[in-house]
Amino acid sequence: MIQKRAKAVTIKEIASHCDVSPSTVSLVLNGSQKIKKSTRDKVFKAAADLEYQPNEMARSLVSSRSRCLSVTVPALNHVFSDVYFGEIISGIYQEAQEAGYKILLDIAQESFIAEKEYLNILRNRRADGMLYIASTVEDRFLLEFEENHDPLLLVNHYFPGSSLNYLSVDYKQAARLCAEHLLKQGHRHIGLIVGTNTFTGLDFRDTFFKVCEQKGISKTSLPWTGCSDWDEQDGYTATRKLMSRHPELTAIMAGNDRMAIGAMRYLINKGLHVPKDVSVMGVDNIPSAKFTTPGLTTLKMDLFEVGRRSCKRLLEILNGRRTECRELLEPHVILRESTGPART
Amino acid sequence: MIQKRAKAVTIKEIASHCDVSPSTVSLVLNGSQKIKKSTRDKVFKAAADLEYQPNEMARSLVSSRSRCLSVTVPALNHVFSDVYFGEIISGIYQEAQEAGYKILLDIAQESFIAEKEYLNILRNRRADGMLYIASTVEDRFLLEFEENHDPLLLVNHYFPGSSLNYLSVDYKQAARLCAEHLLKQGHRHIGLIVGTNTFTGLDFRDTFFKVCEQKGISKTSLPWTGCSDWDEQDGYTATRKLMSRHPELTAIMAGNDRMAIGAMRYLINKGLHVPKDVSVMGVDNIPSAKFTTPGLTTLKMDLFEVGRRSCKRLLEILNGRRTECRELLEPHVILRESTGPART
DNA sequence: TAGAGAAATTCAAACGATTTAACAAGGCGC
DNA sequence: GCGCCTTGTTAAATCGTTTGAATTTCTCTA
Repeated sequence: MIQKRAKAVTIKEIASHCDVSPSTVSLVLNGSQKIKKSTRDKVFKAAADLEYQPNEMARSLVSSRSRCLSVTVPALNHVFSDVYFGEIISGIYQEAQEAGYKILLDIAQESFIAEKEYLNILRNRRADGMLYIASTVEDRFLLEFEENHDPLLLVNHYFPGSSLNYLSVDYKQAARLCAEHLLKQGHRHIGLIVGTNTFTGLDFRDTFFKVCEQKGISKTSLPWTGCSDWDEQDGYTATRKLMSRHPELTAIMAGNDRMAIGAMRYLINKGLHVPKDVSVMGVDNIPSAKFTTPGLTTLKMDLFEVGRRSCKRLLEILNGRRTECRELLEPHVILRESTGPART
Repeated sequence: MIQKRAKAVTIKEIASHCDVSPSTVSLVLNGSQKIKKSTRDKVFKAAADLEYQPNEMARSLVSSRSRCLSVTVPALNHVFSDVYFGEIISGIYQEAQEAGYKILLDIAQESFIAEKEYLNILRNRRADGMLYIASTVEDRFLLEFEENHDPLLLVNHYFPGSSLNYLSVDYKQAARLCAEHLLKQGHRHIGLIVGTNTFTGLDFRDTFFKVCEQKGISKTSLPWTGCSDWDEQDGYTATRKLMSRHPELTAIMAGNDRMAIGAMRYLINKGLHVPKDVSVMGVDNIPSAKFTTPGLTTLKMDLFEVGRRSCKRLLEILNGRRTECRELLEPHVILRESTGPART
């Protein structure tokens, strides 16, 4: 037994209240100037008095636009608890809200992919466009969007070789900044912990290596560990592995702040001092990076802005004011206490 | 100029492909057994071949149900970055997804309230029900839902004196457990940092005091500071205030983990040792509580479960299988290294 | 083989808006 | 007083489903 809801005020009721036709009411409510001022006022007043709310389902049906955007995130464990996604979603929300759009959440879990929900959400008109945050290298299904020219935008990621729209922080530049910072402090043995399930993660790793090698560091002095959860546990485990095999390391470079925090935790547990014994650097500048002990040196990516601008670009595409988007944002170094001169 | 989308396959096309009427197709697709098996097979096959996707807008319009739930959070700064909300939303998502519902996000910012968006989202049929996470004492507008008997459920909060549905962790019990833990360790001078903009926060404070007083601790040994952002900065600032006025404190009890982390950061900055000099205890057991230095003693609230079950209850109400919900979940102490015997 | 009854299918009216073409009324020139 | 243009308003079609009533088709019995 489904609960009945009080039936809502419709355009027809306003019409009969004002002794005009439903068409007139619709015209007025949509701001048409072709209707006489006195009639307009009458209609507006009645709409306000009756607390009229347009039925969005009906509007969407006839206009073929739901004024909703789908925001999809990868199926990580408790993904919405991750500040990384939270910051981006906050940015997306703000922009969407200002444009009168609603946000629909989705997680790219198994069934989402198997049942082609990623396509259906657009096909069944629940959403007008889709923002996919931080997809992974395995998400090849995204390529299906290419042929159909669906309104999709990859957020803080990209798909090499495809024509899919994206807006992302420049992870190559990020790697460059990190490498330069650590090298400047005299580090010559740096352990890298990096997510290997995203193209941006791989870019980061490769560029980091390239910059270090250009400065004369040999590959053997740059051991690395790949991981895919990007969380504190990953950082902890990876650091244990790196430090036990390479005790000569003087710095740990983590692909994000959460992993860096896990790394610090391991080092401190082992009685090592950060940064005197080992420096640790992260990426993202999540809010809590300021409150770790010691404070975490990291890269500010402005994820909120990434979200905000991604949403803006997608809306431009939806409105036909733009046909594609491939945009990169610049990161900046945030100096705190977790990095220092290499021990000698 | 609005982008045109390829027109979708409709029920009519399937009908003409199968030489049956649209009604038949609809009936088949909705699982009616009144249609002959051979016809059913024919329709299913055509639907699959044509990759038919029902237009959800049309379905919603005729059924008056959008199969969407609105999830609303308070207008805190970058609110989706807060693990507290993230955990709850993750839980809500899982339950909703399993029931075939979508999640619509909303933030209760100024315009949301001024324009009565909280009512409109239900009135205009964008959502069938609403989950409001952690409302504050100022959110008196929620009382409007009372008269209309709208399908609303307050998540991890409640509104004293109202008949609004809620599902929440038992914050009085939480306070009891925290107080007992600290008292057992010999603490007699405890500083309290607590959010004062929620009823659950006030409950926590008052119950904490009550339990302590029953054990013979005088109110003057229990200084407290109120705050409203519930973040690390709040905890940091509040601890500075408490410790400078009351250096005799041997423990800091924070209303959540983020504030506790801020508290620890302040104490360590000041050269104090946690827990030898001052113990710190939090509430929530957010994932990173395990990775702080030292690990944070806290209360496990199972926020994921709070979200999951809240969503479940709301769906039960929507389906008429339940008319109200006022449910409390039990918290549990998680022992880590940030609390220890009081210094003497 | 008619006729009743059951089974299968279809009709037609919603649902609540938007939008276009058509219509009514008033003003103006000639 | 007739045609023509303007201005304001409305009827009707449409969007893609669902659904109760009506209709057709089939099956079985007398």
